[in-house]
Amino acid sequence: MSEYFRIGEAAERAGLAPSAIRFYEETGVLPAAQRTSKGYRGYSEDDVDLLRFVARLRALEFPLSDVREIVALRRDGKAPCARVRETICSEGAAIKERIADLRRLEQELEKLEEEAKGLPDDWPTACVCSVLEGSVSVGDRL
Amino acid sequence: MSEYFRIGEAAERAGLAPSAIRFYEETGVLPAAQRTSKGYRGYSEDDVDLLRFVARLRALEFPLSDVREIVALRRDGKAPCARVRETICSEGAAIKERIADLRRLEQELEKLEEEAKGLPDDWPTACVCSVLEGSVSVGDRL
DNA sequence: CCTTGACCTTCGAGTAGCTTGAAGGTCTAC
DNA sequence: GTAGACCTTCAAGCTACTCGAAGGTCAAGG
Repeated sequence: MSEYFRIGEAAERAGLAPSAIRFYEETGVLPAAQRTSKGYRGYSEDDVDLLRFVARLRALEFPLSDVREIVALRRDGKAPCARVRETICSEGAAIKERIADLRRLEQELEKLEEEAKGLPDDWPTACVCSVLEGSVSVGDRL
Repeated sequence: MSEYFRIGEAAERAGLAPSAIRFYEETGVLPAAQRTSKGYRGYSEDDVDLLRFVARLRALEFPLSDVREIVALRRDGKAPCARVRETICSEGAAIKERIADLRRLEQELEKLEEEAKGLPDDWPTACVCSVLEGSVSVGDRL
């Protein structure tokens, strides 16, 4: 009935590295996994669901401190939505800024590549680096 | 004539933290700064330009190993354009991927925020977390 | 029965790119 | 002369893991 997966397969199903799962357990993000008589960790389907949940939060770049809290809520049967929403809202601006920075970065890089194409390798002064030396502010804080 | 800035002001002008500048010096990214008789680091306008150059490379997410090399070229009077271009080209795909990831992340977050707006705080089952629990793959590897 | 190889275990150390803290020196203003 | 803002060095801490060593377990093949 209840199939148990060892860490390798659970990790693959959840899209995490086994070492990451061990690390999460060690640092209290995840509760201690079940163990077989020989000490192997075992993960049920539900456990794998939790791993996937964590993987998604991490993919959304939630810091582990937040993931820890949210997982604790979920484990207590509380829907962690309010907490999740809070994080999303408080981090929302930062994420938007980060994306804006990266878009500027992308444009800078395209500009650099374009300039690079048009110039010989040994052009003495005016070269791609002029873009880097310039006074343009690409993003003072990334 | 030649004004010298202490690390705090140089840092502010370049958009770096003083601790970062010390770290760059310590790890050979930057040459050792001038010192006053009392041991304070001093930065000329030119030095601050170099700091800004480094800040820009870091803002472009060049790893410190590359920055170290590029700064060395620049210090030897060689225009580091070829090296910079090389890095940009070799890192280009990765950067594009990263931006694509972040755009997906942004969309996911917007979706979450939208869903969050439409739901009461204590809605029992269907809530923002449903998005996280779902089988949608937001980006199995970010 | 024994070996091979793939998996698992723990533990400690290493990674990048800094930041923070302790303990102390210096400088400027009031 | 003393308060507070700056500077110095050195060591340790941070995030989020990964890697390697040393060893245990397990299924398959000869």
